Amino acid sequence: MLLRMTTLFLRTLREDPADAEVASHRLLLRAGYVRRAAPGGFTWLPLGKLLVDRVTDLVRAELAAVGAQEVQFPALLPREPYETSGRWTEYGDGIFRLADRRGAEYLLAPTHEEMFALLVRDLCGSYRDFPVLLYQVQTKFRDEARPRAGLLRGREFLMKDAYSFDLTDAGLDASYATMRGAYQRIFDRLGMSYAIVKASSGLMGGSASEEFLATTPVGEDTYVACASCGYAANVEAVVTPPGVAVDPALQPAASTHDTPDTPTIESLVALANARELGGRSDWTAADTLKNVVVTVTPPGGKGAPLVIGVPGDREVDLKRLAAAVEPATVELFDDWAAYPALVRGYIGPQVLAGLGIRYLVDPRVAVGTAWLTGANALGRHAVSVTHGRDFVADGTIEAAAVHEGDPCPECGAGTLTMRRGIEIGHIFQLGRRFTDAFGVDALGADGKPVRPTMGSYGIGISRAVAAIAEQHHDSRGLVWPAAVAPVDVHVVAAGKGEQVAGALELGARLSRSGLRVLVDDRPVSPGVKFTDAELLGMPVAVVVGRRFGEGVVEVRSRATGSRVEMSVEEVADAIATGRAISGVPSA
RNA sequence: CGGGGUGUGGCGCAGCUUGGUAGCGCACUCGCUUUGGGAGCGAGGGGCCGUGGGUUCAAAUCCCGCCACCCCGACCA
Repeated sequence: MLLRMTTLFLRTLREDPADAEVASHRLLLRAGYVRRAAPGGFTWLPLGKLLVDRVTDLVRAELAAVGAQEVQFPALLPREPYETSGRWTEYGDGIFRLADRRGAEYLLAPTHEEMFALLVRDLCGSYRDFPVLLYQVQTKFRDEARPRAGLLRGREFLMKDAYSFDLTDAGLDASYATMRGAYQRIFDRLGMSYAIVKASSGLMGGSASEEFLATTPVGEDTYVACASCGYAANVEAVVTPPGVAVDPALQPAASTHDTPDTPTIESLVALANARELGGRSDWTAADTLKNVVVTVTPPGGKGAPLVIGVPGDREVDLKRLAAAVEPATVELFDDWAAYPALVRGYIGPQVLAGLGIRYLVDPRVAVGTAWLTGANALGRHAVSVTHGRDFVADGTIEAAAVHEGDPCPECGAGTLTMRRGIEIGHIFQLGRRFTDAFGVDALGADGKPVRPTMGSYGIGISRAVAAIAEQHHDSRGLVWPAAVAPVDVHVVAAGKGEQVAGALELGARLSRSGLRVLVDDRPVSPGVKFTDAELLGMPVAVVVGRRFGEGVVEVRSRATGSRVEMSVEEVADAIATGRAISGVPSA
């Protein structure tokens, strides 16, 4: 392959686009890989298309290696299958819906579990047909409330989604492990730094669930990691170690006190210490029980209040809460007029059962623990309010914020650190939700029907491209890993005379040796070409310049900055063997 | 949906306060010179000033509405 800059459909920008904040968005726009075409939608220009195709092909190769077979469904699908699975309602505003001329309802698919399940039901009637591993690479659509950061969160994006079908749970475990290994090879080859973290399984349900997060401070996902045992989890999936349950009768009797002007935890703790409530002056926020009211709305249903009790030194993390109540949606409660018994700033759980309001507590609020909490009257709080005696929770919920330094829920010895990443892959054991919904059965060896269990495995390809850019750039531009670079070598004609002809000749020669080549044969000054070459970020640049007459060119590594002079005859071999990028770094 | 900001040629911006019919840099076209780190001179082409309405002799500029985009918060690959 040989591309010439004089004819390549490309325009680099000298200045940063004003709207682009994150590095990947800014550089991909500036280097002419993509252009914004619609809210949350991007056009891939030729170099960008080559890039995304290389990533896709690499993914295909690793999936083929584990026996996955590629298919392709329409993106425009009728409502019925999604109605059957329940996701037409569950997805709420998250999907694009439309109607044809006759009023029949369609959607632009956000993922394709339904279609894969139907396909397998129709084509796989015997246990001999299993296990099955299928995938597609396709544009997905989600009506994101707020597309942002360029390719990182779009309304239309390229995704590889794969699905496994096994007849046994052990088979699903094996398929899951196989795909997990393939994902590790894929992201390793893509040159990405990533973490594999425990995840919540979102709308799909299911059990084992892990996310692949590209580590970068601009990531939207926060995850925790334990240095001593290797535990890592998305904050949404962190499980709080439960508090120790004791006999509620051991706690002193609850008593109510005047605590004027203490609507916040901070003001309450200060006053409790000043007045030595309960005979102590060592109250901290962690001794208080904070009760937050939210409205939870099931899909297609009506909202109901829910009170969440967490230790007062923690906020309710709305993301964790949202993950915990999914597929219901949650928002802060605002209908105070309908519940006059709820006194803002002084809510305690003692009266909730009587009001018929559900009450869920953080696992640290174990049975028998006693708390300083609201007394449901303006300016009043109660001490020694004890779980299992003064109130009974309807259950526990993972909604409290996770803090840096919290004990590791896995080993208990280490503490958690918090990091950020971009979700580029998600694998999980889906189970039989969809095979149940569609009645997918195969006939077993014993002549009885067997219901397959599914695994689901996604990679956001367009997002991965952006994540790679995020991890591989410097102040001058992009620095593509060799495995994904649109071309292998960027030949720069540093001069307008014989250098141009020489660069084209060398480019043709390199191309014949199997390399992907871009030749900058434009009649512009060398500085422009060098700057663009660095912005575009191909792994190797070959400068055809002043010593070309002697048969000598300069080979530069974009990653290391090394510059080595060598004869024209040596170049192809040096690039192919990687010698060109391991030279001596320049000053 | 809440908060903040911005809409002027392909990109980056000025002009708006104090109305007078649009300008700068880059990019693009032509000519000459230049050529290893974003060249110089000269001559050009390109703009519904986001949109609808209003005020006015006259609106990019003033007034009202709407829309879009970007950033920060609630969803996901």
